[in-house]
This record gives sequence, structure tokens and C-alpha cells, in this order.
Amino acid sequence: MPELPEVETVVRGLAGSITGRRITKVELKRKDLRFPFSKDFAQQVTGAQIEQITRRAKYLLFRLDNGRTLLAHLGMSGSFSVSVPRAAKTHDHVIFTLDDKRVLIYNDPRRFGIMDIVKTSELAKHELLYHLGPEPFSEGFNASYLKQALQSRTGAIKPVLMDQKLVVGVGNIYASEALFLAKIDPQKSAPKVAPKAALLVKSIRKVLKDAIESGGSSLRDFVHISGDSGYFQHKFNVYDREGEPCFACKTPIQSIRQAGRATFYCPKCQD
DNA sequence: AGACGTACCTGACCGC
DNA sequence: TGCGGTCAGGTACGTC
Repeated sequence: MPELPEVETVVRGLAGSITGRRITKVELKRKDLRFPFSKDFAQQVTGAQIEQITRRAKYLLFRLDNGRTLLAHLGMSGSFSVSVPRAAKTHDHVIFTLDDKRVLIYNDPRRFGIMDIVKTSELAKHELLYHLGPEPFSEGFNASYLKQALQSRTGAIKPVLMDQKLVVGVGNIYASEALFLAKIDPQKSAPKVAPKAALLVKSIRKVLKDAIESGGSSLRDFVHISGDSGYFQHKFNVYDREGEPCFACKTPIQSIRQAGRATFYCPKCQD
């Protein structure tokens, strides 16, 4: 389920629910997710207190009081839930027992997710993090930065927007949505879009912000509830709306494939 | 160096 | 009802 807004929603939910809790036990139900768990994974986490839960790109960062940070990525299908102890469900892979007797469970059918333990002081140079571009809400992600970055690319704008080196957090849904908002054809080459960098920065931020706010209301209790109902209650302008009328001009929304992914856009509004 | 395709994995859905 | 094919919110990696 996760692009930046969904990860942010999960982080906020978890932060409000389990910050300050100590992890008393860790159960790994298998030896790997996308990658094998480090051999001392459970040992590094057990007994530690969760000091703070934050987000970098689409990664969740659980800062522990032992100088380590639990790094987690939800992949395509990962989810965290907090509950009283319960029978394990299919695809529950990691169970953290907390000092208030609740459990934090990581479930992930496709297992594209990632978990790793990192020295907090070395987080920035972690192999999965060091190459990441600016956060979309940071000052570093601005019109002049984006303009220059787009000028040095050759491909179509939509796949470029999903490149986490350019800006983090934008995935397949919000790349299409941001381009609709900016009225830019997703097939247009990145350099040709460079003059509209300011508008694109604004559009990306708006799309993500609206989704966070919508996710915040529709998914408020996400970490307490099984399943992820509510996510699709967020209304998209173009994503997954092939053949349906554009909300602005009634033209049917088109679907094309770019870099192996579905792209949705309005052929009249976007050029 | 950058762009693109492929791989990873399960489950939902569609047409037959 | 079952079967095969296709698709899904991500990202690392190989290849050109």
C-alpha cells in the first residue's frame, strides 16, 4: 500500500501508539523478507526502548535507546499493526512483544519489505539510504533544484518523478496524480518539463499533502485495525480511472505503460 | 552514466 | 469450480 503518504500515516499512527515502549521479545517467523534478517537482529532489538519513530523516504525509522535504529520498508504489501496478543495470521513475519503486553506485528504477503538494524550514528550512510534524493517537503526540493535535475535527464517525466534519487516518496500513484495537477503530459521528456519545475514542486507537495491528510482521517486507526480499508477511499483524479471521465473536462482518462508501470492521464488537460 | 527491462513474491481478478 | 494469464502501491540489479 505504500507511497510516502501511506508510510507517513503509518509512522504517525505507530508514533502515537508505541513511542516509549520497550521491546521485550522478538519473534522472526522466517529467515528473510526481501533480504535475510541479520543474524543478530532479534538480539539487537530485544530489551531496547523505542525512543522515536520517524520516516525517511518510504522507510520507517524506529530509533532505539541502545544506539541502534530499526529500519523498515513496507515494499508493496507490508503493514504494521498493534494489538493485544493474538493468533498469528498468514504472512505475519515479525512479532515484537512490548512491555505493556501488546504486540507490534509486521505482515507482508509479497515479502518485498525490508528490515534492518543500523547504528543510529551511521544511518545516513546506510546502503539503502545514502543515495536518496531530497524529501519533497524539504527546502532542498525547490524549483531551481528540480529544474536543473530535469535538464540533465532524457526520459519521460513520469518515470523520472518516481526515481528516488530525484525526490523521494513519489510512487506510481502520486506521479500520475501530480502530473495531472500540473497539467503535464506524462510522456513529455524531462528537459521539456524543466521550465515548469516550480509548478511541479507545488503539485507534488499538494498531492502528497492532501493524501496524508486524507489518509490521516480515513486511516486514523490503521495500526489498531486489521486490514487496510480506507486507503482506496482516497479519491484519485486519474489513477486507476481508465475510461472514466476526467473530473475537469469529461474526456475519458487514458492508461498507458511507461517503464513497465501503468500511467494514467487526461489526454486533453495534460500536454 | 543513464535508461530500461527483469526479478523478487503472493493474491486478486478476468476470460475461458 | 478450476486454470492460466495478467496485474498490483517498490526497488535492486543486470544489461545495453
